[in-house]
Order: sequence, then C-alpha cells, then structure tokens
Amino acid sequence: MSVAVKKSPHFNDRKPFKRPRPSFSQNVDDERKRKIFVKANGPLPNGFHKSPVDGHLSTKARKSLTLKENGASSSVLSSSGASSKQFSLQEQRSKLPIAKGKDALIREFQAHDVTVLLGETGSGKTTQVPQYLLESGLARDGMIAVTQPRKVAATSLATRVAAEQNVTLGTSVGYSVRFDERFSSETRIKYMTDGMIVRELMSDPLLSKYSIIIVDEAHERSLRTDLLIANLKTIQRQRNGSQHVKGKGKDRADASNPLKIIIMSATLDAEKFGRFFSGAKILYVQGRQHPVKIYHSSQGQLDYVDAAMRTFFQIHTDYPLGDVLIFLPGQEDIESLEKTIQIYANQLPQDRMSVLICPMFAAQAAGQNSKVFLPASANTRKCILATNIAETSITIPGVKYVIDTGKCKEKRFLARNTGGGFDTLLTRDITQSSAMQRAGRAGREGAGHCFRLYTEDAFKAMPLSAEPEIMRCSLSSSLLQLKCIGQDLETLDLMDQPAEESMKSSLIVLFLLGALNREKEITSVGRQMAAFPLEPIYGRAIIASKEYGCTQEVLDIVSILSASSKLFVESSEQRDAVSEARKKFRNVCGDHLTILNVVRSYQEIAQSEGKSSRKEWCRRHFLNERALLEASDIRDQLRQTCQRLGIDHGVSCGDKDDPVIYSLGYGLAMNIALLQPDGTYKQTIGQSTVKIHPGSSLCDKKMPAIIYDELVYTNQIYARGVSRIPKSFIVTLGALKQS
DNA sequence: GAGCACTGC
Repeated sequence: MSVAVKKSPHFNDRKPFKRPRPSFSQNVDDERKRKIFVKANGPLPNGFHKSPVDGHLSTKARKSLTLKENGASSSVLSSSGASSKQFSLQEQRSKLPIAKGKDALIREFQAHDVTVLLGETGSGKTTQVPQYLLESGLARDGMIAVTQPRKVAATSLATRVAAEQNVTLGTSVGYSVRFDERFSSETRIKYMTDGMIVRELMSDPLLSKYSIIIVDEAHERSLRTDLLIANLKTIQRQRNGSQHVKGKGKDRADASNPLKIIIMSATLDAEKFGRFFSGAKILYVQGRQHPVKIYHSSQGQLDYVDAAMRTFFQIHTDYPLGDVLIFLPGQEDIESLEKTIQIYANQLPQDRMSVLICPMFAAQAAGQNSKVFLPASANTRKCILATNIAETSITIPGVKYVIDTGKCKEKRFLARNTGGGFDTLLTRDITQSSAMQRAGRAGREGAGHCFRLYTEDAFKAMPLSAEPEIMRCSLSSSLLQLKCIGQDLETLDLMDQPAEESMKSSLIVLFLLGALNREKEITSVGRQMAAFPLEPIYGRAIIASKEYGCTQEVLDIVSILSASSKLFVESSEQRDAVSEARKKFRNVCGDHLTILNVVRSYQEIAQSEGKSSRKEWCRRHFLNERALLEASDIRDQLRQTCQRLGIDHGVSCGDKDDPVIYSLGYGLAMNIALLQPDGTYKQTIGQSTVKIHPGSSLCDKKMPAIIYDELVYTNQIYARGVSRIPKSFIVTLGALKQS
C-alpha cells in the first residue's frame, strides 16, 4: 500500500501566480523547517479518540445506569423467513455501540417525557432508537416521527430502517419529504424533514398523530428545528398537562394522547437543551469512529490557500496512499488552489504517485461534482477541494487525510428598521464543532489524519458551535407561518430569541406586503401567501398575478427562483461561450423574463424531444437541467395550492412583459432601486447604494428603476435577479401601500 | 467590470 517517496520534492521556484507565496525549498533541512505542523502531543481536542471505544451509555453528573447486555436479535423483527442477508443486518444492529444500552434507554424513555440523547457519529442512535421505541410499545397506537434537517438523510434512513425491520418501505416504516413521500395508514415510524412537520402544524396544531417525536441533529439548530422544538414544548404541555391533575384530566380530549419528546444531538451544547426542557433526562451514547490524528499548525497561516497547497504536497510526499480532502470557503479559492496544485503536480517525477484534483462546490455542474465518487486509477492520489458541501451533505469515500483551512462562508441577514435588509456572505472562522466534523471526515473508513491550518490556541478560541440560524436569517416567512397558527415570534418560547430589530423588520415586510394589518393580525392575503411553500414575496407575486392575468408566467419564474439548484451553471473555463449561449434567452426587461424564456424554450424541447436530447440541449446552453426538473415539481405543487385558493393557474398574458413585471413588483415592492445621476442605484426603502450583480443580464445597463430578488453584500452590495420596472408603476405601488 | 457556503416547505 505505502509508496516509498524521496524525502524532498524538487519543485522549482517559478512563481506563476499573483499571490505572494512561500515556495517549497530545495533542500531537505530547509524543507523540514518549513513544515508547518507540530504533532499533537498531550490530549487531543474534544471529541476525538485515539482508539475506537466500545459503546456505552452513561449519564453525566447524574445517577449512572446499569447496563445490560442485549441478545443478538431483538423481538420486534418479524423473524419468520428471515434471509441470511436479514440475519447479517441483525448482526450489524446488535454490534452497534448503542445496542448495549438498549434496555436502559427504554427504561429512561419510559420514565421521562423529554429525553435529550447525545450521541457521537456511528453510535446508531438515529436508526435504532425508533425501533427500540416501537418494540417496547412506548408509542402506543401513535406514530413515531423522526425529524431530519435534510431530505436525503430522511429518505436514506427510512430505507435503512425498513430493511432492518424487514418490511417494504412505506408500510410500517416510511418517510415524508417535499415532493416525495412513502407512508401509509400502517406507518409507525416516519422519517421526515423538519420543514415538513412544521408545515403539518398548520393543519394539526397538536401534532396528534404522533405519540413520540424525535428531533434529530438538533445541535445544528436549523430555523425549522428551533421552531419545532419551541412548538413541541407547548404542545406537550397541552397534551400531557392534564395527566398530572387527577380528575380534571378526563375532561380533556387529548389527555389520553400524551407526547414524548426525544432530542438527539451531538455532544456540544447538551445542557442547553436540558435547561430548555426543565426536568429533561440527559443521556450519552458513545460513538464509533476510527481514530483521527490531529495536527495543528505551529503558527497562524495568513494565506490559507498557499498553506493548503504546501500541506498537500507534504502529505503527498510523506504519507502513504489515501485521498486528501481540503476544506475551503468558496469557489474562488477552490479554483485558485486547483490551478496551483495542478502546476506543481505536473512537475512531479514520473515514479511518484500522480494527483487527480476534484473540485467540488454547489454551483458546479452535477457531472463535475460526481467525479469525486469514482475511484482514482492505480497509484493516483485524489485531491478533493471542497466547500462545506463535504462537511455534512456529502460523504466522500476513500478520504484518509483532511486539510482544514478553518474558514467557511456564512450567510447572515442584516435586518433594517425600515423593513427588509440584506444578506451578507462573508468568509469567517469555523466553529469547534465544525472543525471536529471536518476532521471526522478522515476517519470514515479507517484511521486518518487531519491537518489544521491554524494553531491549537486558535481552535480553542473558536466558538463551540454555530449561532442558531434563527439569529441570522430573515424571519418573515416563519413569522407569517406562525401567525397562521395564532402564534407570534415574540411570545413563542424559543431556545434563542432573535434580535428585536430582526423581528421588527419582518413585521414591516409582512405589513408592506399586505399580509398583516396595523394590529399585526394576519389578513386574508396573508393566509393565502402562507399557503404557498414559498418566500412571502413570491407568494404575494402569485396572488397579484391573478389581477394581471399572468399566473402561468409568474409560476414559471417563481418555481425557478425557489429551486435549490441554480439554473445557469458556472464554468469559468468557457465564460465567453456561456454568455454567448445566454444571449439567446435574454429579454430586455431583465433576469425574470430571461428565466421565463429559458423555461418556455425548455418546455418546447421537452414536448418534442426525448430525454437525452433534452439533456444535450441543456448542456449546449450551459443550463442546469436539475434546476428545470426541480422547478417543474415546484410548479406542480404551486398549481395545486392555486387551485385550493381559487386562482386559475392556466391564465397567461402571452408575450406581454408588463403584467409579469407588475405582479412581481407587488412581491418585490421593498426591493426597488432608482438610478442616480452618477450611474449607481439607490434603494427606495433604506439608504443603501446597490450595484447590479455581474451575473445579471442587466449588469452595466442603465435602467431608470429596477426591482431585484435580493441584496447580497460581499465586496459591495449587489442586487441579484434584476428587472427593470416603469417608474410610473412604483407610484402605483406606493399609493397602494398607504391605503 | 466582476462573482455565489448550505439547507427547507
């Protein structure tokens, strides 16, 4: 396996790059001095074990549990006719760290209404606990919901657990995510996204179908997880409250339907969940991970891209075969590092392992991203340059070495008192839990190494975990949803309360959109907006499209805008070809109608051509077909909502542009900027000077007035998704606002 | 002339 390499690489000193960069030196001693790592002596940082530890369960600073060994097979499984494959699944189950604590766990779940279960990766808690609960009968006749922040997690976990239960997916074990669900009346364990169950709150405020709700990955503190947890606390009080009051309890319809809550989280921040649910039992399960040796840089690295490059070649020359995963904040750094590594790799001696570079980031075309999953040819080391996409969303096999720059990009909403605000997208230091997660990526298949391009002191200075999303995103969508079920952000018992400015700004936004009245009560327009699974601004645009007779067009545009994949794929290599291909769809009005042109052209192709020529057409025009396919799912869903609300989704304005712009204008009424004499644009609400984003079709165009989808601050404040709008219409909108 | 982490309904 291991390949002998010479001690010192003979790289020449040519500096083909703009960035000032210390190069590898040419003699051995110098090179050793330049190594930027010290071996980790003493205790490893939190969360890493030098050797795998067998699972056990313990309570911290509470009475300890007596552990009972559990038999190899468990009684819940329908064992009749179990195949050998099934048998080996059971064997695997019983070997999971959590299996030893099974009986103790069940006892604790039985005794407590709320349990906080802390477990490291590989403990098996997410797949096993729901099955333990089911077999113990604790769920009674109700369902067990297991919530996940991500769709893929929900579906793949359900598939796994159905296999372990030896049932067909969708029978007793199922899942429910947007656009995809598999469950039936007999479903007892349902994996679902947290967004899905928050939506369910609107039709069933007590979530009465579920007798146990397990909130997984709670430490991620996603917006929807936080909203769910807050609601669960009140729901539990309502459903269980009367239990303890004898006599009176019988009057309540739901007294017979108590709710158990299990919060699952990584180890950090445990106490906080415990405090929030006073009286919650906190349990710990140890995980099973291969050991990862962590090295910290002996001094801070100002130029982390350069440091990553040097570290990569240090690994490449000194360490045996195994792929390297480098975490970088964004596309720009990835592309720059890709070039540098490639140039040096080309100069490697013939007898050395060769290097295969795989860049990976969300905006990249899907085909390029999937390259990382293919095994590299013999004697080749894969070097994966990735954003945070590889931290939680995607697991790459074969990674043995991780290089962590300690940086990531973070989107943060800056609320304004005037209503709305803008997003910032800036590079910042990661958190300790993120650093541990990144390091863990080296220990998926065997022992690994993680090289941190920051000092141990810098690690200790990092915040433990990320600030909850609710503290740093726009709240208008959540506020509207809460208003629908008679709740308010201000009165809801949240784990962390968002800043007052942020709540105020979202109130103003919803008021200006006509979703709330002056008394902060939800209006009928507001209810309609909330029915759409969209940002309120786009819900408003659809409602306005009814008046302008262009619902079909607005649905087409809004579906693309709310798809998660980008419509236009990035390819830095063929920038000219891309802009040439894009010209074909360009509409003078701007980006929204350009999108509409793309959708219409694609629909034409889709009607007459087969799957493969559709694909080819997209490739030729540098379009991301995934975005178009996803948008078509979203459009179907929006059409259903329209139908429910009595909006005719088939109404079209044909080739007219103005009705579409006007409808969008209703939603984007706060997102208007006017051209200044000096050629810049200035917001009509708020004081900021904004620039049209270079990716926009209106970039460098001078329009008297524009509407935009969003503002993003990077180096300047950029308006993205821009269309021109007649000044006279702004007056109309303004007049409407006052009425 | 200049750029965009990741989710979710």
